[in-house]
Amino acid sequence: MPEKKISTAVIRRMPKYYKYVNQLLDSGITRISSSKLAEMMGLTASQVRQDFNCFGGFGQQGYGYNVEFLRDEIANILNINKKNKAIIIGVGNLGRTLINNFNFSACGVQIVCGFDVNVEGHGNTINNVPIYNVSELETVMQNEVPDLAVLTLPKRLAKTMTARLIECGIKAIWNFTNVDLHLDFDCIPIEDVHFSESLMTLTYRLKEKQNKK
Amino acid sequence: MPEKKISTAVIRRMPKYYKYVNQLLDSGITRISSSKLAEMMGLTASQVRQDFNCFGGFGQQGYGYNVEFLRDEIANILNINKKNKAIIIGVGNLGRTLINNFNFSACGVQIVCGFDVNVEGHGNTINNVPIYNVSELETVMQNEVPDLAVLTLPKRLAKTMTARLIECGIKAIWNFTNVDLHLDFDCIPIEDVHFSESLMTLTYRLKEKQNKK
DNA sequence: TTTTTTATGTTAAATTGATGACATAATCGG
DNA sequence: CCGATTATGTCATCAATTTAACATAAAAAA
Repeated sequence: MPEKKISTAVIRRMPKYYKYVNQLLDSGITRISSSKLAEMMGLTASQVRQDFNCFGGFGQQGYGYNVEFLRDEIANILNINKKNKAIIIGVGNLGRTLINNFNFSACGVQIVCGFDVNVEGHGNTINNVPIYNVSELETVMQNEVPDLAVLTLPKRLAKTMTARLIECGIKAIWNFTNVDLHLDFDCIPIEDVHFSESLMTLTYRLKEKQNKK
Repeated sequence: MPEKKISTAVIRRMPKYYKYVNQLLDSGITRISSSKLAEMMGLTASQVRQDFNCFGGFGQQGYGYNVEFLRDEIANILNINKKNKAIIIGVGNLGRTLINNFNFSACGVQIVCGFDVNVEGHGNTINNVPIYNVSELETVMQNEVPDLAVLTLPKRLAKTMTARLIECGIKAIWNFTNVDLHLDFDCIPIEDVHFSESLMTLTYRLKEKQNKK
């Protein structure tokens, strides 16, 4: 069968569903209707059903959705049931913060090691994650074979590092630099976290709000 | 005249335009056509013109757009020419990282102070930003009158803190907690930075890529 | 067992967003 | 100064996304 392409709009909602379905599970709720879930999440029931049906639909008429089944299905769709291996490039402030605080495993990701320019010798670790000098990138990647890279290095290094990573066979990039890498590298999926763009949309809405008052 | 509502899709592109127009300025280019700009950014010329025309259009037939004028116009639209006062709630790892490394002023934002639960006495600063105990929130806000708050605290505290901030007259929130605050608080603009949702869309695309191979 | 209610999956309509087409105006070269 | 070219602003079309409608099936109630 010709797999129909799932729109990014739908994909972007899946992690939200996952979050709310987990909340339901935690509070002991075992079944849920599209309308109840929609109300919780501020969506329409129609959209919830439409979204789930993109993946075949996992509900039953007259009953609704089994919460546990739903959770497992969404986890599978999002590919967060397995341990995707990741490396982190640049362990300055942001990189370190992610290693220490971000719950990678909840996203099906395991940080196997980090790289930085200012690392001497061996034995360096942050939160049990070994940190290597970036000169060892190629060697380490041959042994570890990571799936994705977290880019938390200075923006001026972003493009050359991306080229290098792709050369080494990286399959996806989580990009925290303010550089639009997808323009130069469209061969692998790249997901951006652009703080300044996010903040600027907020300052825009702030002004709008103030004008209306 | 009845101001036509600008779609969020357009707004989300404005910071991107701003970035590229600044790059042009830095390389000494004084005029640009929609087609050149579109090519740089991976958009269509039509969309570029359509977007700018939402705000009245600042080009000239046969000439294109004056880069400096464009920059100033976009900066005005985004409201990043002034110094919007901000406070930061929670100076753990992420909050500290933002204070130390993020270029707030490039987004027209000035961090006036931070708050945390584990702060004793006076005189605490991070990168010249004074840090107060969260018990002093109401007092300090009366003097400083900040426009927006950066939420970098544990998620369990997010809702009550948001209520408190709105009570004190905050006008916008940049939300780094994995809580959908807009569902409970729709009276002010709230912009989310949801790391896990971002990463999960990437693991999804990673799987898609691998299946296709 | 039968009826009523609930609630999905799916198709159709409406809305929103992006692209293409083009008339028109300003620039540039001769 | 004038024709050719460039390139905008705008309107019309096309595509994508969201919402609404409804037939149908399972569950719950009687």
